[in-house]
Amino acid sequence: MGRRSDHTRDELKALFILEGWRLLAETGLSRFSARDVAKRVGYSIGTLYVVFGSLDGLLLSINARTLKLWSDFLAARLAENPPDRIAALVRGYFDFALQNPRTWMAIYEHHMADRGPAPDWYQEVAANLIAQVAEEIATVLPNASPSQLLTMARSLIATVHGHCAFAVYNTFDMLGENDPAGLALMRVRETLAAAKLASA
Amino acid sequence: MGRRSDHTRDELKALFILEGWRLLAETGLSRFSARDVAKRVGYSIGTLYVVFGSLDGLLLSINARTLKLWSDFLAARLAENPPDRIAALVRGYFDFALQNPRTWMAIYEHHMADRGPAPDWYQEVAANLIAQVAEEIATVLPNASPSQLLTMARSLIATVHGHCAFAVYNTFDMLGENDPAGLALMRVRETLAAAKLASA
DNA sequence: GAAATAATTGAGCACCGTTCAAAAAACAAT
DNA sequence: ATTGTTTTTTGAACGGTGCTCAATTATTTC
Repeated sequence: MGRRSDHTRDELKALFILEGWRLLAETGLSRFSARDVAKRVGYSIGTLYVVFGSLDGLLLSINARTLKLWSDFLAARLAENPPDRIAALVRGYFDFALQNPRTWMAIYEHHMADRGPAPDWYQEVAANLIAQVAEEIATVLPNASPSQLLTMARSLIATVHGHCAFAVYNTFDMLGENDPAGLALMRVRETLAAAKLASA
Repeated sequence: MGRRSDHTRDELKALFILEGWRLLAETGLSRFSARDVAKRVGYSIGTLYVVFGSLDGLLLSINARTLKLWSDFLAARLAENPPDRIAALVRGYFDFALQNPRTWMAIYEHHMADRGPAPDWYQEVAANLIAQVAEEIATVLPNASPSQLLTMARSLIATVHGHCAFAVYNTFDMLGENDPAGLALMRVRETLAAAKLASA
């Protein structure tokens, strides 16, 4: 039943996102349902649709929360001043994905269908991640141009992502592999070493 | 209405798979529906469920068809006797995915939910792909052990897959990148070169 | 207070995957 | 041919989904 003055619009939105995130973490995208989220928050399905417009809108906000958590997770790892910052990033990428498999997978499985490209703030988060990685690479390759750094960051993220996706989905028995994150890290080191050699 | 003697069970199964594959290619997994497949084939939804048991079963068979097409695609590329077989494999991986984005994506997006691991024949197809790649790597690294070759094959496939997934999903504006497949190929070459050096 | 405005609701719509008693078709025996 | 048996095919029915929007409820305004 209505609890009109209990929550502002923003509080209500945050409530839906938080509880939606939890449900997604429990059930995965295929069993996720807007009605369940509304029931858990204690508002009606109609209110949810007033706030988010569509299931896509809700899922987009939930994925944004996952990206934020992921970003914070990586920042926390770097804040520990690890001796090897590149290794910390790669391990962080894997650890977050393996600790939050369902919400992590939802980022990649939820397409905005026709609705064209992702919204600006979404693209911005992605650009930030690339820029941060490029920064770390810059300390290893001080002679690389900004555009070279961006391309390399994208390629290294893709490399790590491929290994991580296989590990999370357990494709090719990747988890049977002693250490998929270690494998990805080896690939990253090879690339950086090759770039270092080429620039010398 | 029934067309009982028009098709054997196997013909019927093949019909459902073919038409299902086409629908999947047109609509993508999120808009895919068993009723639509049945309607297109001209049999009832009930018959589809007798043949496949569930939507999961149908999708599994459709994904198997995609894997077969992909495998044939790669074999055809290699059959052209390209000067660089590794490059042919990487380009083939990308070209098939970009030419069949929806059916390719469905392979990775369709989880068997709880139903445990993928069926044996599915694992077998995966193992075959890894083995074939390992064979190609073996010609470049004649001194590597079989287990080293398998691990390297898995890692290189993961590397290529990561770049390809970003290209197909257009994550990080990967398609804005001049040549994502070329980028993946560079990473593969670096790894092979590093392995060659280490074994020398 | 009453009137106007804003927020919230949930039955209703068209669809989904899935089931299963009944109907239709094919076959077997006489 | 006719009957009985078996196999194949059907599609209405069930509980669920995303989504809408007239109607209800709560708040604010005067």
